[in-house]
Amino acid sequence: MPELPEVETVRLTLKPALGAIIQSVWTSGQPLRLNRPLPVAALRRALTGRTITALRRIGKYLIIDTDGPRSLLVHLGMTGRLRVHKAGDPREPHTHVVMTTGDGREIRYSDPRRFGQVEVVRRGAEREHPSLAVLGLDPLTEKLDGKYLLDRARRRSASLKAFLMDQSVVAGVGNIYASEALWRSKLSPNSRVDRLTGPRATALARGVRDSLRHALARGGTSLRDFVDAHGAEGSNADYLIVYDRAGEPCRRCRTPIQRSVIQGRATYFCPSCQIL
DNA sequence: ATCACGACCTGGAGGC
DNA sequence: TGCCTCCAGGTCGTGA
Repeated sequence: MPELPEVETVRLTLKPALGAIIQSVWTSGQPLRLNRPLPVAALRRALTGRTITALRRIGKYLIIDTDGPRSLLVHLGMTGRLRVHKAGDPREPHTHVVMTTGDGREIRYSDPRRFGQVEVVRRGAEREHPSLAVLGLDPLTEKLDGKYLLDRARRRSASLKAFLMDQSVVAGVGNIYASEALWRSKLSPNSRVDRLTGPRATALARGVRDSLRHALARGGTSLRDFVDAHGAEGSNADYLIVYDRAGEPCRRCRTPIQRSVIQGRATYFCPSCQIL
């Protein structure tokens, strides 16, 4: 579900939680990704009695800082939600972490498929965490340009689509925005990265930045599960150009959009104007 | 090292 | 109605 624009939307809408003091931490006891149990003791130790001081994002990871030495690291996987509720609100199914704050609210993490991740990291040393250590450039907070992409494309033979979704290249692009960015840059998802040229790489960098920025401006893409920290859906699904639009006319040339599968993932593109 | 694939898990949609 | 199959925004482990 959540790619960079959705995670950033959660970060922005979670801001009312800044300054809240965490009084207690509850967990469901169910494991998340890779069958890893939630680190209950570490969560309680790191969070109980602490004030939330900052909300950060790196790629698709959220970092919730406290006035203590440790931070909460959250990845939403496919179906994860991080929301602020009133303490009395009914819990939605598959709630796995609840942080009760001093003002009568709760910050809840729910995740039906349990592909997400909730961990404790030492503030300042986040990048040493294996999940974050491998991440490439974040296109919202760092300068993504053609030169960077061209450099990272050297001696590789993967498809452009796989290249864009590789989190060690660009952190935050997922299956929706890979298709969208490739359409914007008029490049074929099947094209090999070693065929990138300077101008094509520049177009691709711009396509990535633009597709992410537009989606963020609309509060993210809600296809089925995504909501922000207040429970509101984003409106970007209505503005997707190719994703999930097989058979509809290409906005540039009216050719029907095609669906194919690359590395097991649905891929949408215009077979006529994305030829390079 | 790089790449493609299947596995992980639940729920919703569509076919019969 | 029920049962079946397929599909879903991510990441990781495996084997070529």
